[in-house]
Amino acid sequence: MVNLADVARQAHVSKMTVSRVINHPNQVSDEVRDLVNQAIKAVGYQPNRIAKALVNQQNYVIQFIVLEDIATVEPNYAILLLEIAEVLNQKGYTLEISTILEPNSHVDGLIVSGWRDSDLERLSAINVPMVLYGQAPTWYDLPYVDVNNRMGTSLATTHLIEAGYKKVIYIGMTMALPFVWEREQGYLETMAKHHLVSRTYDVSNHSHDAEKLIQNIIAHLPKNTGIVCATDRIALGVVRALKAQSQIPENYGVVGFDGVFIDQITSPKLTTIKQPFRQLANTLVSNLLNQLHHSELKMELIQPRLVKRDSTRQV
Amino acid sequence: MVNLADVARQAHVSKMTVSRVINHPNQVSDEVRDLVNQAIKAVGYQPNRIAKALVNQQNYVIQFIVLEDIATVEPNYAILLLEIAEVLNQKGYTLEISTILEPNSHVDGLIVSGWRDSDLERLSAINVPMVLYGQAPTWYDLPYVDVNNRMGTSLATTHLIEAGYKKVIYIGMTMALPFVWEREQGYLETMAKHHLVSRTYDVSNHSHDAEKLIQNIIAHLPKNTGIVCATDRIALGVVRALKAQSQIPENYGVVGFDGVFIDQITSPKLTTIKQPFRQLANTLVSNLLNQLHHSELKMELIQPRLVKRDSTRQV
DNA sequence: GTTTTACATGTTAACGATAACATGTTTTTA
DNA sequence: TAAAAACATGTTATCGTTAACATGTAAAAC
Repeated sequence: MVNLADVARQAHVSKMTVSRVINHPNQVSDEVRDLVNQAIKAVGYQPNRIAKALVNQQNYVIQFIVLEDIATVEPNYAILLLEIAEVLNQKGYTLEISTILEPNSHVDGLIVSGWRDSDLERLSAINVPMVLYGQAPTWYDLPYVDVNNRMGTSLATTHLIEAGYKKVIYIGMTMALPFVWEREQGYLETMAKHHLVSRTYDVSNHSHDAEKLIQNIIAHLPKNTGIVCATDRIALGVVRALKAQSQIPENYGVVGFDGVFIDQITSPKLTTIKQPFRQLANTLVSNLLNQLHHSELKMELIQPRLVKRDSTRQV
Repeated sequence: MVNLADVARQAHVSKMTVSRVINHPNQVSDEVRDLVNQAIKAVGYQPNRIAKALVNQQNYVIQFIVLEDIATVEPNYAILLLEIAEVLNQKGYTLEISTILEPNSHVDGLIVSGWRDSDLERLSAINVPMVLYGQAPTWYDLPYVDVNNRMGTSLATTHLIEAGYKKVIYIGMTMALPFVWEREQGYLETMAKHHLVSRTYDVSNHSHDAEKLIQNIIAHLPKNTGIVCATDRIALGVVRALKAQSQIPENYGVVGFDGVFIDQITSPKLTTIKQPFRQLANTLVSNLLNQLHHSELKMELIQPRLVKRDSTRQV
């Protein structure tokens, strides 16, 4: 491997000068700087992350933790993971993946996803800089980045109302997590703003449960009803049940939430609230690096986007 | 951080002796070894990967490359990725994820997934130990690990025959990749072995395409037909089309391939050939590490498993 | 019983990069 | 114009670990 010494030899300067050209270029005269930069190119020098890490007492390793049971992992995490990896690589960090909450001593920071309420106690006891994916209750004081869930369901509800569906209901989840509450609130607020009567149901986050729910209540669902679903998974079940009995989007409109994978494989394709993963990844990483470098603790919400497809009428 | 020197001090020996206890324990007397091991526990020593990497001229970094377009990534890769990460972590390696084929100088090895035929030329030009996920044409001489695709579709076909479906057809894919061919062969061979007439169709790997195909040919599909699908995605479309017109599994049996995610969200749940990801991960990693340490080049096939669910009759 | 040999342990140097300090040169200041 | 300050560059020591060599002691060989 080409190292600092090789560059130094080529440029007829000391290793230290080369190091300075790289890390503190303004401490070096213009003349020498150009000389060294040429030498760097000439010999194809690439800094050695390992040596840098050793001397800086850093590791340049960020751990991404997926706490949710690996078998039931949502495709969400995969996308997020790939995005995060790319962002970190650009910044010279390495991403390490783990499914358990036992940070090795060699990690500089943690990005935690798939956590449940019961994990938060343990998480706040860990003394490593971290950021959560997903809104956590404020009293834990844990920095998080999340999509603006409330805005998401609000967009969904507004879209259904504007598309002319006379009644709009909400199918949420039976999980005690902040984002579940936020998504429901987004629906309720928007309905109130339009002076419409709201109606919510809860199911577990499985398509089959949602399917059954619709079969049970279809008698009470007049035509021209819009359905806001807390997740694409729920929407998938809803679409399946409705399509067997009626027509989408003519008689019923359905909007999902997440915009990963499932929305593509339903028939008709789902109108959904898409999580902006690229942006989420960027924000997660910069949030964490800000903690590392400036010890800032921040909570951040990212705006989602409505993707109109075939499960709702054209406006 | 606790380091070798701390342990050495605690045990009243030199750093080198401690290092030896860890790396070459049989070069140390029993007595001292126990002493040092106690000291290690007492002070809570954990070896510093970075320093080790620097002195060993290794990086303990393996790069996992997902070449397939990030947006269309299958949930397969996520599962495989998580499994690989876990295996590597156990062996003291860090996993780095990338979506482009430009291995940094600091990676010790590559695990490549999602590649197409057109990538193989470039891959074989790269001078870093690597292993592919997915069977590659032998003339490239690239080591790979894959599920035994031929055996998979053979299991599927046999299952349908034994479940009493009189006619068994195959829906494959219009992609020129070895695994596509292998899956088709598994079906064809098994049909031949049972002296049955085989019939194959090709679609793109999208549920909507498969759905349309079934709608077009349903007239020629007598009741009591079994359908072997090249992927769960195709099976999803097949199930959707059939369910609209008839009954599963009474009149039609469907078997998918992959066993990730999609098989859970269809209705009825899919009978499928499940890829053993834990085992694939283990094999990929040990294949690669064998290259690193013993320069062995191997091609390995892992046996898949038939998971019986609700899209085929009970036998 | 002396010489070999084997074995257990310690010492030194090295991996590549950088902070802290040291040196030498130029510019500023009075 | 001599002293002080600013600037550019070089030297040394360090991060934590390990290979290679050095040393010392006990067992084996003759």
